Amino acid sequence: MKPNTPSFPSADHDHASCVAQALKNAETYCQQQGLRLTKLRHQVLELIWANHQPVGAYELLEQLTQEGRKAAPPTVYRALDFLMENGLAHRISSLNAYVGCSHAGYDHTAQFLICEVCGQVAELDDARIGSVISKDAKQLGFSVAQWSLEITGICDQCKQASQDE
Amino acid sequence: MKPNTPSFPSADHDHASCVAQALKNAETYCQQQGLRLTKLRHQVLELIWANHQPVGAYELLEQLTQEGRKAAPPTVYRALDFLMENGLAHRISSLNAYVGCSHAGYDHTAQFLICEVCGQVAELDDARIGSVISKDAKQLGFSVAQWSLEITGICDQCKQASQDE
DNA sequence: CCGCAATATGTTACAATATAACATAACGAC
DNA sequence: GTCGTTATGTTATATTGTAACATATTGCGG
Repeated sequence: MKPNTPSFPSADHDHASCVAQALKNAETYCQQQGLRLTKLRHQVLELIWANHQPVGAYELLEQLTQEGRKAAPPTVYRALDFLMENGLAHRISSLNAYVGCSHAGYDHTAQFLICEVCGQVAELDDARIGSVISKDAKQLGFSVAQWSLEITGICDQCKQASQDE
Repeated sequence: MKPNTPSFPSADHDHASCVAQALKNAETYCQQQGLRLTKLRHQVLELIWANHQPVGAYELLEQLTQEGRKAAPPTVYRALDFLMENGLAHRISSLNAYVGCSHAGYDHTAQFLICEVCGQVAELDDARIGSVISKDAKQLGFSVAQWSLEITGICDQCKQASQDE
């Protein structure tokens, strides 16, 4: 599975098929890896993608409940833990929120562009960053386990929208 | 003010003078900028440095109280807000914790190496990372406001200590 | 020096996020 | 089918962070 070209979802993109694609990828990946993508986990992953922007655990909880599932905080957090452990979702810690991973199964760590106007997120996958980090770490004798980069700002669409006013 | 060479504080470094130096820098900087480094803010900054590793807001609260100050959560959070707005401290959002900034007044954003064994943190200041980010952002038409990079792993000292066992 | 406006702090209450601990249910290898 | 393992349900609570309003302190113009 190759990484997508990073981009913010355009306002008129095909939401439904893009969610469906992500779920399909996840299903395939879990099957290959012998991971149990249970109904609950599948449901949570679907909600994450359907929101199509970082979504809080308690929002997910509410949405789960609305779909008729009996759920409490641990229900959601455990599903999120599974998804994150297996690279199907990421936590954006500056927002206390979660997003679907655009390239599950593909080796990488998290790099996000976060638009502070529309709240949407694009996931980058720039190898140069990892390479710089490796060099810096090596110099200090530091062994890197994982890392995350969260970039806040304004996306192109929102910039143009504000110019049209 | 130039950035320090990034490093983890060695076990036997001169704690007291290193805290004193950081406070002195902050005092000078605030005076120059006409910022009010009040007693409370000074006290919080001192505690942050004295801990010498990421420290939670409620830990700071407890330490403040032990020092005889009447304090509630907003007391601490407001002081932290001031310190962060003015580049004297950073929040490490993956830890919900705060650290003193090693190069206050020097233009930069936050880059941390976090040792998951000893809990200590080194602040990097690698211009190459910012430059890569700028390029990526430009390609997507994204305007960067700020960013943070949090790298987790094991520092040199802890690695060597574990080998000595 | 006084009084006023702006800024900072105190205080109470509560919101938002996350986890512990233990019970029950579902799964899957044998 | 049985049994050990893994997943989910359930209750309670811990941790982190803010809202809103009262009081105190600061610095400045007069």
